[in-house]
Amino acid sequence: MSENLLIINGNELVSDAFYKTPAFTDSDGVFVNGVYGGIFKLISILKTSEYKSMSISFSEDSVNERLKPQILKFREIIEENGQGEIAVTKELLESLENALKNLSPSGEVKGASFDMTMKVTSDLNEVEALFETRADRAAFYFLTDKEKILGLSITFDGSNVTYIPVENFITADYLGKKLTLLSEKMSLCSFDIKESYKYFDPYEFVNRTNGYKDEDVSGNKSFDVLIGAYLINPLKNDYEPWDVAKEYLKLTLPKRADLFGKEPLENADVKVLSDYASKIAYICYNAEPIIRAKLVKTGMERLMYNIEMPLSYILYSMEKEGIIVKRDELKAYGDKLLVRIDELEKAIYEAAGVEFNINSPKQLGEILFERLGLPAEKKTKSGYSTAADVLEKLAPEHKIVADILEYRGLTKLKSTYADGLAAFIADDNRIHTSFNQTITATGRISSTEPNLQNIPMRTELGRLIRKVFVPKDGYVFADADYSQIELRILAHMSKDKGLIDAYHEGEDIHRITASKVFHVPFEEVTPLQRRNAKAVNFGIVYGISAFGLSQDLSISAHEAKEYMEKYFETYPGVKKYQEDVIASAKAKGYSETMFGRRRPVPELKASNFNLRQFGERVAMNAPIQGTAADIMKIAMIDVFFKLKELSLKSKLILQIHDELVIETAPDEVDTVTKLLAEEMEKAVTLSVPMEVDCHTGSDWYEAK
DNA sequence: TTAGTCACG
DNA sequence: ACGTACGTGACTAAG
Repeated sequence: MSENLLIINGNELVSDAFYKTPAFTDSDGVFVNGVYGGIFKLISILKTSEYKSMSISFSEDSVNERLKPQILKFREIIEENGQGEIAVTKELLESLENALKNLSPSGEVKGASFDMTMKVTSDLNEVEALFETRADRAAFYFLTDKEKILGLSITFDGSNVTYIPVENFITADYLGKKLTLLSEKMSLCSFDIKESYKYFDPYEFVNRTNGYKDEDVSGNKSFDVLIGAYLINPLKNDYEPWDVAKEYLKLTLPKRADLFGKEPLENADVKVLSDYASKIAYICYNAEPIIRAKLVKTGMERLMYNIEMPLSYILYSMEKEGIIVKRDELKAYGDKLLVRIDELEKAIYEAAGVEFNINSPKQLGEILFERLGLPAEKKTKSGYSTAADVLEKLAPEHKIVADILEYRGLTKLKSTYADGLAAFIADDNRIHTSFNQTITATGRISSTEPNLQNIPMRTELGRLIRKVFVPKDGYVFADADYSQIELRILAHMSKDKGLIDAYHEGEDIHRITASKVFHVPFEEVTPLQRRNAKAVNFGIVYGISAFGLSQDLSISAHEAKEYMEKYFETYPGVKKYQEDVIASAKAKGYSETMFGRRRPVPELKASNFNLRQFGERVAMNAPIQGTAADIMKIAMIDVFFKLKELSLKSKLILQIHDELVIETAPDEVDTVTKLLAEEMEKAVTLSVPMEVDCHTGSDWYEAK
């Protein structure tokens, strides 16, 4: 047998393609997606390898009825070229490619479950005419892969979709400009619209200079189907267009990964690409009114149009700006860590009497608790817990444990920050993070690749990393953060008189709380009392449990319970509020923020006690954390458009939940710091003052 | 992929 | 009698 013989199971080839290729029919209305995909795959195999001949087998048994005609059709096409072993010739390839074309001679493809007619055009006149279409709204989708753009799909009526490949005169820039112009005439909708702002600049924001306003929504507004679906259900992770299709349009479709796998989209057939992109535009157009109606019904329409949509535009801008990171200094920092890491490694091996992987919790647990016989707290499913809180108890007595803790801290800094961040520094010497708007259950944004919202702060050594984050030449950072925003929100939402009054006194809130809880004069509060009061304040925000508090303070659960009781005596409104929130969440199935953002809490209905308890904590925490997120988003809108109104060079570049960072031009420092603190403070008016701390510095370390 | 750990608010 | 603080993301080990 020749090594150059390709042997393929025809049934499998077609079947695989059938499930991976979106369903479509030929001009006779017969489904041919499996045939098409099978032939396509075969051609690509033959073209990218050296096979001299091929042999394709078919079997009759156990074939899916829907698949059967496609396998027969596929077999016909193959056998037109011969039977058994077929020589791989130029003629064979031509014949197969011809067959591929004949499967959809008109270039128009009728969707199976989609009531959609798709057209692919690269004709400049046709494209020009298309963008002259008059309609109330349109839905579009930029098909991209990494940085590369492949095409644009667009529909003005939700049934006729045009796909325009990016080629020749039709550039991404050209399509973007067309879309920008279109946004003046109608509202535009897409999926994950933030990714489109690279190409177009919606009219709604181009000349906007006013900040947040809780106004009625009207006009040519942008709409993001992904964000809408997220607001309605913030618990679901990984929304893809197909999830929206299934949930709102009852359409079942393959996902991007099933369609293309890890292959670059460039390599895929234009027919599959256009079908994919067009279906997303179709889904967006048809899902938009359904999602919008749901947002109206749930009271989240304004949240959508007045907060989330402008925010996505701002997040895009922040990602694009990025932040400069000094490559060499980061490297030097990492090298410095390495010296100490090596020392510690040696000392740990020495003390253990054996070399092992310190980073393996499994190995470390065995060394510490078996070989060295240290007192163990068996805590995890798979063995001993070696978490920091466990090791800290042993560290004073055992040098090896102290060394391990230090080693852990240093390797964390090295791998995640020194080495980890370096990998993200782009050619412009900046790190461009991704701000994700549709991840968290509470409404916060998150940051990935890299995460710039968890840069070290609490230890001095870690904090030093912030020195490598710098503004551009001559500029400075202005950094402003809300002081105890969550506790202030609790004061406002609970309407507790004591807590509200405490904030109006303008003194240290934890000290006031300690004074009231422990019945001692303000001046006589001990540091320990203050620390305890602070922990309780935090605990309250998290949806307190006596056990959690006891862990945090390393006290007994009994003592923790006493603290809580005293706290609730001091601030009875807080207790009442928390009870009300839980009762409301139980009745409605969700809890909500001041701005109507909802968090479903299905755990409240659980039969499992622990899960139900978790549900109660979540129900208490979500309105606090979520309202803080809402307020920060409003502040960002105010700050961003104020910078724009004043035509300032300074740019908003980072958000860290309660903190904003602006890369500030030297001649704008006074304006920006004033504006930043002001806009953040007046983003919302509560029954307690909003306090903002603002600093400037020539790096992020200094500006905090 | 999952578990464990740890960085942040 | 149970076993827990709220919300994230990145890295490493190990199946």
